[in-house]
Amino acid sequence: MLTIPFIRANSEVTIQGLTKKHVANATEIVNQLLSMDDDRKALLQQAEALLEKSNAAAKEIGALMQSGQKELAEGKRSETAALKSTIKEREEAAKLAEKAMLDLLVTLPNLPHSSVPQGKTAEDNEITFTWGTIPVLDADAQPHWDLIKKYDIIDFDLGNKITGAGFPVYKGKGARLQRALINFFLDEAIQAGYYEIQPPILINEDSGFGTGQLPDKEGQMYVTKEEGLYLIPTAEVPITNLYRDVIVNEKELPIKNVGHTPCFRREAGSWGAHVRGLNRLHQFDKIEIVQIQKPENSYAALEEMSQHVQGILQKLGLHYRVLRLCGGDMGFASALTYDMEVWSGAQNRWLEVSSVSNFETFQANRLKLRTKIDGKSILCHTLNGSALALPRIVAAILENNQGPDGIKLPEVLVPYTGFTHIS
RNA sequence: AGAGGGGUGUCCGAGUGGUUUAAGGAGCACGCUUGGAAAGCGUGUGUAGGUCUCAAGCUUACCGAGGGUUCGAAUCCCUUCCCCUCUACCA
Repeated sequence: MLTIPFIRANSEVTIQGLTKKHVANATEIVNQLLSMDDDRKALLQQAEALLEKSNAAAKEIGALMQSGQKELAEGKRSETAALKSTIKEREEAAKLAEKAMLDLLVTLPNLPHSSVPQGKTAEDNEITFTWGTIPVLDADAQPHWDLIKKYDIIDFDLGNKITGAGFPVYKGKGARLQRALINFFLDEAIQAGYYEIQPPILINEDSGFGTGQLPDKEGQMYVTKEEGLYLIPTAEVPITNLYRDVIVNEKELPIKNVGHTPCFRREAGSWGAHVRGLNRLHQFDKIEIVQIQKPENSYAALEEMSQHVQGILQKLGLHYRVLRLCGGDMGFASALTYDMEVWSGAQNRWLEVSSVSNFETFQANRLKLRTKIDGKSILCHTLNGSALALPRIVAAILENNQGPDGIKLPEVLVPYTGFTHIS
């Protein structure tokens, strides 16, 4: 969430930023927001002036009662009783004005960093780096949805039976490969200085608000009926919300956390080849890295996180590229996002496997996550990234490494799997 | 899940309707004292909003959260969350 003082001091920058993110009528919205804030302040001042009067009167009555001057006290009492309804009315009006302003404010996305390219769709993203080469496969190379059947390692039919579409069952070497990847990714993160967290995978409404899933994006999350708890779409939500309503000691920054969780996404919508097999699931596993940084260090941290993810992809030997997302393709809360895409040999297309973002103060403002520098409390910067999401990595490994003697696993995974081939 | 007891500042802890402007203690910071330290003494010590060019000052709210009663609520009432003890259940 943007802050009103920022918008007030930088209204032109705000309008430009919102426009880059394709918010319609940015100018009108900013003006409306500022005038709503003026209303709020005016009502608040009225209410507080009356409150001050009434507080003073109450104190006087107290003193009169103590010294036994009952009649004077009675007189005062009826006087200030009359104030009550006006105070209540003004307070309510101020509260309503604040709510109206906040309701509008929370709908605004974060402003993009100056390096974010103009553009509307994925076509407009900027390719900043490419590593490796397209793997050379036999003419009869199969897509992963055929390979998983051939080797009987991931079963969608069983998932359909016990749950529904998009909930695969991993079996045998498929299950062991999952476990190997999870441990490998966690170990890599720990080696890079991250602290491991195992959070709950159900979260409450306040947490959903803190990282920006709520309001508005409820539809993308599963909810429990009785308690109204949400199944997390990513470990970013619980791990970042650990720091909700916290003033972090400056000495503790940066904070670097990593966690593995299952992730749940309703993703109601499209069908077809692009969402076939492991390409898009309702439940999948992901290792997420989260950083909390001082503002001046957050962009260096973003680069570091990007390098971390790339290092893993290189160890796995996967041909990948890095995209700098354009204004229209970026997430709601992000100021700058890099997507990592790996080449899928049999589908002949790029698959997004990681997204690393700097949210600057956007989440921190919602979370009330601050630190104190020189006695002043300021909002921290939050960042996160997938390091990495499993299903599409599995898809790429299966497709790119297939051969006559089965699927050859990357060397780096063998200590984790205990086998070299899936055959 | 049932019965009972709790939730107060950085921490401990007092406080059952009005000098509580949240006592007292500890911690922390600064100063005095000292050869230096400890002790001692003194001062300060939260968050958010408003007013203000800035600061100071003034002011409003905050005693788990939300609402209510009252001229006045940490204190009384209602709802809710969390913790502890016992019982039940369970991995």
